[in-house]
Amino acid sequence: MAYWLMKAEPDDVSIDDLAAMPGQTVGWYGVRNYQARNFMRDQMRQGDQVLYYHSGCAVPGVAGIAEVCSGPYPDPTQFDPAHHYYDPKSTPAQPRWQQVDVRLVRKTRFLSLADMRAAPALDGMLVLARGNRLSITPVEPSHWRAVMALLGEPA
DNA sequence: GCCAACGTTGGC
DNA sequence: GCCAACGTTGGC
Repeated sequence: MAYWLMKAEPDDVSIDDLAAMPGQTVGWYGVRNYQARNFMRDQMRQGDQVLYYHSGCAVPGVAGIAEVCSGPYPDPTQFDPAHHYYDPKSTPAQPRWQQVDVRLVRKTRFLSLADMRAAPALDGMLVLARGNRLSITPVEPSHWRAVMALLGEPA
């Protein structure tokens, strides 16, 4: 069982939006970066634990805990010409972009990016690295435990 | 809205 | 295969 951090824009799917969805589950559509896609396609397993991170907003940070609840399958938005995430180079026969389903485990207290940067236990965490733009990053078990401690969640 | 950082594209 | 130009991300 592995740990991940996944960035969502709260204007799109916030932690509260996720909580309101059927089954509290969302398909992780819209990834258009090969490295992030490869994590979902090749490395994620059902049951992997996820830090649900709000980005592209006034106060970015971890908003909850989720888990991977499907294997990889084609992102449907890549085939829809009307969709923002349409990719004309992708076909249903040879889909380029994959997604997994992610289910809410629980909403937590909010741990801001600033608080994460201020926590020595999180030194070296990939999401904090300079210039990091990856929307999905693996999380070291020690960093996961440190985040749980900062959130006041049982490890 | 700005801009640093990074990924992708495409000419050569 | 190099690398300049361009587009995107994402914090501030």
